Amino acid sequence: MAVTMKAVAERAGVSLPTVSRVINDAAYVNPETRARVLAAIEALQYVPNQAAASLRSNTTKTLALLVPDIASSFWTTLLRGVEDEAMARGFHVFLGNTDDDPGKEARYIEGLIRRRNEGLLIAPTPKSIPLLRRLEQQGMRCVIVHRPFPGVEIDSVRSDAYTSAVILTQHLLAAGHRRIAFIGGEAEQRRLCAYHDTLTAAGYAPDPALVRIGTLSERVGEHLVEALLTLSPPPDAMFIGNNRLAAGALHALGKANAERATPIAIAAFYDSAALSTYAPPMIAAIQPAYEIGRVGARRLFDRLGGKPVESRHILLANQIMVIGGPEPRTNGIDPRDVSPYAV
Amino acid sequence: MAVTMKAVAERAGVSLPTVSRVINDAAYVNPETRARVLAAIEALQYVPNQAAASLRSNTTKTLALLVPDIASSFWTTLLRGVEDEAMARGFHVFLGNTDDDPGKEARYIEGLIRRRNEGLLIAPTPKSIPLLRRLEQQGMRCVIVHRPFPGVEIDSVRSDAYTSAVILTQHLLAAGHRRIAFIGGEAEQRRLCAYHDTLTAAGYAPDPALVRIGTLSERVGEHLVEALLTLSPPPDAMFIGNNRLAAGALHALGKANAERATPIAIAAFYDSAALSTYAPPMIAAIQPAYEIGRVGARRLFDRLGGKPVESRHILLANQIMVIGGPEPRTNGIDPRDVSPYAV
DNA sequence: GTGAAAGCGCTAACAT
DNA sequence: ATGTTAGCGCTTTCAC
Repeated sequence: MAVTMKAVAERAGVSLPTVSRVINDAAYVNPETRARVLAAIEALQYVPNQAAASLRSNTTKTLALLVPDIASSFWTTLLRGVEDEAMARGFHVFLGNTDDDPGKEARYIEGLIRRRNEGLLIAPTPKSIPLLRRLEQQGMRCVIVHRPFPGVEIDSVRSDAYTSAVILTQHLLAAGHRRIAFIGGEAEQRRLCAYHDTLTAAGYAPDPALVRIGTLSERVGEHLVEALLTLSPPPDAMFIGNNRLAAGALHALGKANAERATPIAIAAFYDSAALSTYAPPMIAAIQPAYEIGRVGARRLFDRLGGKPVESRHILLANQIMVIGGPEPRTNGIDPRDVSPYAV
Repeated sequence: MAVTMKAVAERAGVSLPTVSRVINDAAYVNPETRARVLAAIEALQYVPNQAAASLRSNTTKTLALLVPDIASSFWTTLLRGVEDEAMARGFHVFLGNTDDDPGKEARYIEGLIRRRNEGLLIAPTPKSIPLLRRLEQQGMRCVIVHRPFPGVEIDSVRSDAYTSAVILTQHLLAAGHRRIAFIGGEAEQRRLCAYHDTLTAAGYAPDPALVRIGTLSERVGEHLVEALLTLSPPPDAMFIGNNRLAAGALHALGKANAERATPIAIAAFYDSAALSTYAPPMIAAIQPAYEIGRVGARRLFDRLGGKPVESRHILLANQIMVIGGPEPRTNGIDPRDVSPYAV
């Protein structure tokens, strides 16, 4: 069919392995020979066949990232981190959308094994953990990103939601607020715990009426805020533990605060960098999505390279940012250069 | 290394091709034999080696999507359309981010040819058109998505920005507005033309002072609105021709309109479905991203299958939506089932 | 520094 | 309905 390495070899008057060496920089080749080979490649418009190379060498130089929702900016940012790290080593990244559906996930993984993918970064559902365990037997290294699976022996990289939630709650307390509401999703247990623990540690009893859990959508965030505002007295501060809920909640709070003498204070896990320009004043925890991707990929490469690795679970710090003045104040942590710490 | 088809064949007591037939449903196999083979596969945890299959059969069942910015919801939605269509045919989708950088694009395409990718959906820069022409010689079919390249003989699928811009402008005129400002990006020429043409056709001379072109960012959108508001008299309506500019512009307009007796009317190209809930009243043109992906992929498969195809350039209609009442009114076009029309 | 030979794991083309 | 044979295009191994 297409032009093969053999054609290049004949045209350059050399043998097959020599062409291979030139292409892969695999061994020293006489500059003259090399030039002849390159000329032949150029003349014939030769492009190597990766399938043949993979079959023989048993490497694909490809890794995969399986995320629940590629439409979310968090995951696309994480992808960028993975991509940058992979590209630098000549690897390609295969992206898959799982929608947190174990069936879809399993189908993707089957495909990845067929393709002899070398490594997998994944945000798994709890159900997929057993599946992941078996992967290593199939020759595929694996790193869990962003999601916590305590007790599981698979490598993971995520950010420290608990500590951030403590900081955010402490910030609200320090500003003098006492009726602090919490809005979050089912899965945000750590953040809720941090809220509870911090209030309790400061000597305040958390009011169950101020805690609202909902499914992750903008509408729900909006409605939960509206419901909390009907309380009397209403909360004097709100902690929103999820990005998606926050989008709706901030809208409702923006409107409400415009009509109040004393605005309701806001703390939120809020990633939408582009939109934070238009957020009301608040303190935000911003997750280092890019870094989670980069560090995750690096860990994968360390494993692939057989490097000894000191710990399996890596925690990164979130960026804490105060939004609302002309210049946002931050905790000085640029997510691009947080240094990972082990657990 | 890993377990091969040969091992499966031996264990099941059959020959290699029989195992291959079972795996690929390629020919009728005796149910008993088939069961034995499947049992062997299960017992040995066998997964076929795609590289070997590709090498022999010269097919990869993979297509690629190269977009400028995976962080934009427009492109991720388009990806979903491509994915759904591809998955249904057992194809995988390889995603690449070009950042509109011809160098990055070229590197991706090189990789795709190496991997013997069968088809490419791409949002190219003008510079990449010659590159694309050569692709078909390398055995890779290609469809341009979303971007207009008139006169180029490569298949394309995009939505009809001109017509939508006419409708939006007419809508503003019909509502009695005469000082209609235009905000857009450099690349939005068609939309600007439509605006011009519509005003002129209605007998109004476009005022150059009301036309502002800027780079695509939220901040710029905001600033352009603010600048227009300083005119006296200010515009009584604004047409924002780009999604990203609109995010900032809507913020500024929302604030301004809150303080005005007669609000400034708004028309915009605005895709952010999730956020449109929180947009001020306006008429919006929403591009059928999902459908562009789906139709683009279908076109690619038609070409791959050698089907005769009636036209190379496909135009889809945008959804026109009036946002602002309790229930948004639309033009009745659900982007999921617009029927493509040729040009 | 370069070449000859072998073979990676699978499917296509035949034969039966 | 199943088996035999050959070979896809490359890299590896080992000569020299």
